[in-house]
Amino acid sequence: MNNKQEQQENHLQEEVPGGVPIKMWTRGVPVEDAARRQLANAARLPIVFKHIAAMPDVHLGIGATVGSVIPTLRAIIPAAVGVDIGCGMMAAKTTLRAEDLPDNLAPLRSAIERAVPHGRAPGARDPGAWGKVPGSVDTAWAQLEPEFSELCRDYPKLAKTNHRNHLGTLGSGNHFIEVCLDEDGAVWFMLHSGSRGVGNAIGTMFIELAKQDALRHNANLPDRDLAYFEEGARYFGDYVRAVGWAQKFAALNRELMMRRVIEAAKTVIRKNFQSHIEAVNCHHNYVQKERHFGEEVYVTRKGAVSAKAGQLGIIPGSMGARSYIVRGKGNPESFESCSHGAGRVMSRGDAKRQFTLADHRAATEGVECRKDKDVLDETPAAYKDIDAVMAAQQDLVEVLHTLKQVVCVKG
DNA sequence: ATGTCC
Repeated sequence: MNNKQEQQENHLQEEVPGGVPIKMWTRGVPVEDAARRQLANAARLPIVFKHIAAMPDVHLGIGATVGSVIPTLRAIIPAAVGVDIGCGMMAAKTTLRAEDLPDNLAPLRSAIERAVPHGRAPGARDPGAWGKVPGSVDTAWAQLEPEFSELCRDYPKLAKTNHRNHLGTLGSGNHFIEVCLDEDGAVWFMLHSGSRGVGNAIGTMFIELAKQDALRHNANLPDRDLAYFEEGARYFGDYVRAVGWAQKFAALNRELMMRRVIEAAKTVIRKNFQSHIEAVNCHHNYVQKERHFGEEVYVTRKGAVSAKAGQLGIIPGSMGARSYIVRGKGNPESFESCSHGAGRVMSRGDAKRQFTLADHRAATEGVECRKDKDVLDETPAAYKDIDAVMAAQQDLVEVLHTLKQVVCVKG
């Protein structure tokens, strides 16, 4: 990476017997053997086009590897998209400066927590859903409703999911809302969420249908989770419609939350300010039709972000680390993609066993965020070093802004 | 990540 030639050919290539090659942007970052084996499984599918690209945050997932880009010809693997359809990031720059923020950030964090439902349903009362759906959410739902009703005619179980009452809500796990400062002291708001319960139901249902289809047709798959629909087959068109709809839901979900976060901030910050001076809203878990190497292909980015030339993206660090607003370089070899974060180095269970609350408090010093034992699985040390991850993808993106969080709300 | 009726 120290000279021009290496920057142009920054990736490593692995040949897969009986499959397409794997191109890996993982110079200087650890890759588990299990993740390599999983990438090789996908590379052996007959529908994969040209090669598979692995981003520097690559790690083991279900079926397909998180941090991979899988281009397929006239077919889609629903389990590669996964259940958190349209999961992604949104960031908005404001006219606020660091010095405009109050010394005590706890009221700002509380205001955000009150404005956006978050967390997981513990029984009858669901703090992660709307008690009463706000008017702005109702208006947004009206855009989604007609296509959803059509889907429900063919797949009635989708009607029973949380949809309208989860639009504009955060969810749980690694979904979060942050207030950040960039390298010039400008205040940004940033958040991470997806298509919530309804996207999950769509993903789960079609993954199961693909597996059943594969069994019926005796498909010779290296892993049942890599079952795919081919163009023209029974569920292909329905899946394309449903996954596209869930992706729209997810993008709108983030936009609605961002608006409410800004409104909440205006109630506790005295200075008047404007938002969306620069704004990015990007999926990192999705599929869409794109043109690469002269072919129309379905590109599944599972934990990867689109990085076409000039396109803005977001690469978040973990709780205590920096995040990046990046501009794509349109590298065709990565199918114009980059990483979606730092990537885990250990499972959630291992992190909870290995780290203490004292470790976590030290790692998140100066950040107004949760410091209890239930967020130990999200502690920065459970993730790869973000500097190494960024260095490994210099030929995919350039860094425009470096963001450091000062407030973090976890689901 | 989600929801808890296989």
